[in-house]
Amino acid sequence: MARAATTTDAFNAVAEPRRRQILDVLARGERSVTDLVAALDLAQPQVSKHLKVLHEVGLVAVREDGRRRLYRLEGRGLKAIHDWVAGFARHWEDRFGALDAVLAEITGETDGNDHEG
Amino acid sequence: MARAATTTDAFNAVAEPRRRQILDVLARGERSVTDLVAALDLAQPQVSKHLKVLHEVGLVAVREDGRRRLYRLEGRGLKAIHDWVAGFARHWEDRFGALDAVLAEITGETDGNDHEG
DNA sequence: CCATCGTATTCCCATATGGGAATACGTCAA
DNA sequence: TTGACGTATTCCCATATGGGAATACGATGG
Repeated sequence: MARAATTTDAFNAVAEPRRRQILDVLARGERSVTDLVAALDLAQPQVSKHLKVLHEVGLVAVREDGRRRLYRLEGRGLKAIHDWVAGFARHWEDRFGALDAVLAEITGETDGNDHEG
Repeated sequence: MARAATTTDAFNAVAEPRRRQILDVLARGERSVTDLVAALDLAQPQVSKHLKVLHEVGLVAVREDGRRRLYRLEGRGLKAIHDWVAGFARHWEDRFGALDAVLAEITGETDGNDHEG
C-alpha cells in the first residue's frame, strides 16, 4: 500500500499547507478561484486541484455564478480533527504538564497521567 | 515536487490513522513497542517505523529500559494543530452556523461571516 | 460566430510512502 | 557462549502526490 489518498479524510486533506491556506481565506467568506489564485500566489490549475480535494472531503462547497465558481468553507468537516486533538489538550497545557511530571517523579509510575477524578 | 514528507510537521505525521492510534494509546501512559504492537494489531516493524516518524516531528519521546524502549506522548506538538482548527470552531457550531445562514440570506452578501464584534 | 474570460482537466515526473518480509543489533538469561 | 528477546533497519513495490505546462470547455460580450 502507499500513503492514503489526500481525499481520504479531512486529516489527509489538511496536511497540505496550501489547502490550509485556502481554508484560511475561505474562512473570511466566499471566494472565486481567481480570488484564491491572487490571495495564494499559486497557479490557477493547482488551486483548482486543491479545491477539488477539499471538495471531495466536504471541506468546501461550490456555487456557480456565471462563469465563476464561488467556493465556500464547510467547517463541519474540521470538527473531527478538532475533537481528536482536543482530547490531548491536557498534555500540553502547562498546569497539567507540570502536574504530570511531579506525579511521575513521586510515584515512579510508568503509567501515569491520572487527573481523571 | 511530491507530497510533503510525513516527517514535515505534526499535520502530516498525524494524517496517518495508525499514528493517531499510537498517540491515542500513548495518551494513557508510557508504552513499549511490544505493548503498542499488541494494542494496534500491527506488525512490529511498521510500529517502529511509525514511532520513528512521530519521534522526528517531536510528538513522542523515548526512554531506554533494558532491551525495551518506552515511548511517551509529547503533546505539545499537537497544539499547533489544535490552534489552527480552533480558529474554525464558529463554522461548525450550530448557533453561529445558523446565524451565518440567516445573515447571508438577509444581506445577500458574498462576503459574510461577521460576528466579530 | 468569435474572442476572451474563469475554471477544470490532462500529461509528465521526481518523490517517498506504508506495508510485507527478511535481517541486523543490543541486551539479557542460562 | 549461546539463544531468545525487543527493537530498528533495509529492501522491495504499487501507488498517487503536487507542481508545471498545455489544453479543454462552458459562459459571456460583441
